[in-house]
Amino acid sequence: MRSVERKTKANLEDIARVAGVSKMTVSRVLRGGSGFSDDTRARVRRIAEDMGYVPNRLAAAFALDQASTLVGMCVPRLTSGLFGHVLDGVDRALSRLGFQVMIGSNNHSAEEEEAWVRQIVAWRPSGVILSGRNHTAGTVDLLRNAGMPVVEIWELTTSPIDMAVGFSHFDCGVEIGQFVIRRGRRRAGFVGALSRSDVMGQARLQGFEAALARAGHPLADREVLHDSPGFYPGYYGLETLLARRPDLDVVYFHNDEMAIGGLAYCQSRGIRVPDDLGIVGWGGMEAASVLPRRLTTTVVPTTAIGKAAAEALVARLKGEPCQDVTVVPTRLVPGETA
Amino acid sequence: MRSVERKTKANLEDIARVAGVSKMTVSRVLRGGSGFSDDTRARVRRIAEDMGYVPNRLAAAFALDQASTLVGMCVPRLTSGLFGHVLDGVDRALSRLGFQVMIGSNNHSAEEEEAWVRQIVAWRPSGVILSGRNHTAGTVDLLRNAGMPVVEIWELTTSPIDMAVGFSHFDCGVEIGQFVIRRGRRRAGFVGALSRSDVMGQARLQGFEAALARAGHPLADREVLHDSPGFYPGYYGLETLLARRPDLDVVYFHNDEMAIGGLAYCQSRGIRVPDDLGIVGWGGMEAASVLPRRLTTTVVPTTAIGKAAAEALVARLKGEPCQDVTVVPTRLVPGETA
DNA sequence: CTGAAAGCGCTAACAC
DNA sequence: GTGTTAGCGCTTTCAG
Repeated sequence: MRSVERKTKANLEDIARVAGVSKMTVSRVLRGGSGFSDDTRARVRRIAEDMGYVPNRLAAAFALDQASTLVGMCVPRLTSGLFGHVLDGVDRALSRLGFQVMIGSNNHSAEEEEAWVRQIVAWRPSGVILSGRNHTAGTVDLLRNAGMPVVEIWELTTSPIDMAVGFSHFDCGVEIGQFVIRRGRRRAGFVGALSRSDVMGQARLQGFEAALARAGHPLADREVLHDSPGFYPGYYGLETLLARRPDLDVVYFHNDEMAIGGLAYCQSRGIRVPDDLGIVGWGGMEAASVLPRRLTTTVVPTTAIGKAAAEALVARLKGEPCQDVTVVPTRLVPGETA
Repeated sequence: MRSVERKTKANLEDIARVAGVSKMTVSRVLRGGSGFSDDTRARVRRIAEDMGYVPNRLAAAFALDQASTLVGMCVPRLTSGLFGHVLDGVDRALSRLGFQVMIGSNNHSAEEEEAWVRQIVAWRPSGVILSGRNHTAGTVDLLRNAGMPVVEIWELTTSPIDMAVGFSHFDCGVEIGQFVIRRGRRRAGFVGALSRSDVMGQARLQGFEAALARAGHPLADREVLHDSPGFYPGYYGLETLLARRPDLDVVYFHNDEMAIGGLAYCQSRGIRVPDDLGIVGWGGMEAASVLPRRLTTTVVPTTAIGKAAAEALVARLKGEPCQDVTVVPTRLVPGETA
């Protein structure tokens, strides 16, 4: 017997005692099973309510050692508006089905992601959703070994750990590259903030460069900051880039937030957009459809990605058929800034 | 004995067997305790690693029935940029200390919040962070009964369930009301999207109204949509409002996203801001410092709120002294739109 | 239809 | 220093 009296809440046995049945009956009633009279059901339910019974999911999940209804989800940055929408899509879909989402963020660092995964798998979640396809060997091992559904979102990968929902960032870059060439731009620059190993942003840049090179007008210059891709890095990044190459006629930004910062810089310097300089973003922030001109950008179906990831995860859990790789379409919105 | 073989991963006992010690020794080694030789420690650690041992936090938390390192956090909307920053502040502070954050969202509905709380407390978390002070009696009961730290963030409350970190939304509204009066505005309107029971947005409106009334120039009209407070509701809300009251000289918006939508409407109609019409937002989105003019708004220290909430929670857990109510300062940024 | 028994993996307490 | 025991609250299994 323990000296510390820890028991403070009613448990199945307490209810059983009061109701004059076994705790198995109580368990069955409370989980909506069958095999007892309506009278028993009503009595047990009432007593549970009266006693303020709160089931202990820890004990239940532990006893089962499966189906914990916990799902882990890790994103690069929680402050990104885009990931907020993805998270929302995931949470809506999963909470409706009785799952709980445990979040994490990794600053675009595969090592931080591994540390997070190590913590999370110890909770025996039903599944895990990761962002990107850049994972450490340790992460992959841990996850494969755990044998749970894993969905990699955001960036497409031909060989997912388990499943993937996303699109090709490289192709986004290619599409924008071709677009600016069609618009007659010939001296393109890039402003990014590729914090740590943000391979997705890098893939867009590579796609952009590839398309430009193929068209015979390779990327003129780039300015890559070691910072978070926000408004001010966009502003100052463009300032720096134009100081080196005042002749640029279009600049592709790492994302919309940075592009908006770039627009602000143009505004402050009297640079006319898109006449003097074209500005292109990426992501499709709602606020990017803002004055004075609608931003030229790639719109990503964030909520749909989250929803699809959640659905793939659940389908796999249920043993339903589901495709390993789900491609979601992005959309180039021409806007008025390029 | 069970027929289904469920055991797939190594547990303490497996390691103990291989290492030739008891599982208590393994437990102690792996948790960094003391009371064994360096040799034993090294051997146990190596074997655990070799066997790919993943501790079962479910079992540990269950055995302890305390200190689960799980923390629940519920926000009104995951898609709000502001809450993304709050979440980030919470997650950074807590994950550093070994906690896992379980998220939820409630659409500004106290009932949805209660449903979430009911799920979460069953996991016996170390604590819970809620947004706002509008909770059902059931939520309060559940939480008080669970006897765990609870932090209410975002809106100040004089009688928190347990602790609170925030500021007064009413005062934000008052401050803006006084500001527009000082700027000579006399016919003020309000455009909001008070989905469900968004009492915080309502409090700002009430403060705004109170300040205007006190100055002798009561609120002229308001347009409140039943929608999410985003860019487009701001755009169309202003259109509707101005159709009724073209003489308005300033409009206070529910938040920055809506205000930016309002700015876009003005832009599209050739309404000069701030000359013809003043526009005021709330929140302090980074993108609100965008062209062509910096938005007049109230900046909220979102990340600091999350950090403070996490710290208060942990302080209480450790039994350290901590204040029940923490006031964080908001800041009116005059901007150039009002 | 209902109950009793066993066990999930871990840790606190105490014995050696 | 190390091992033994008991138990956390629940659910599956199987006997009645």
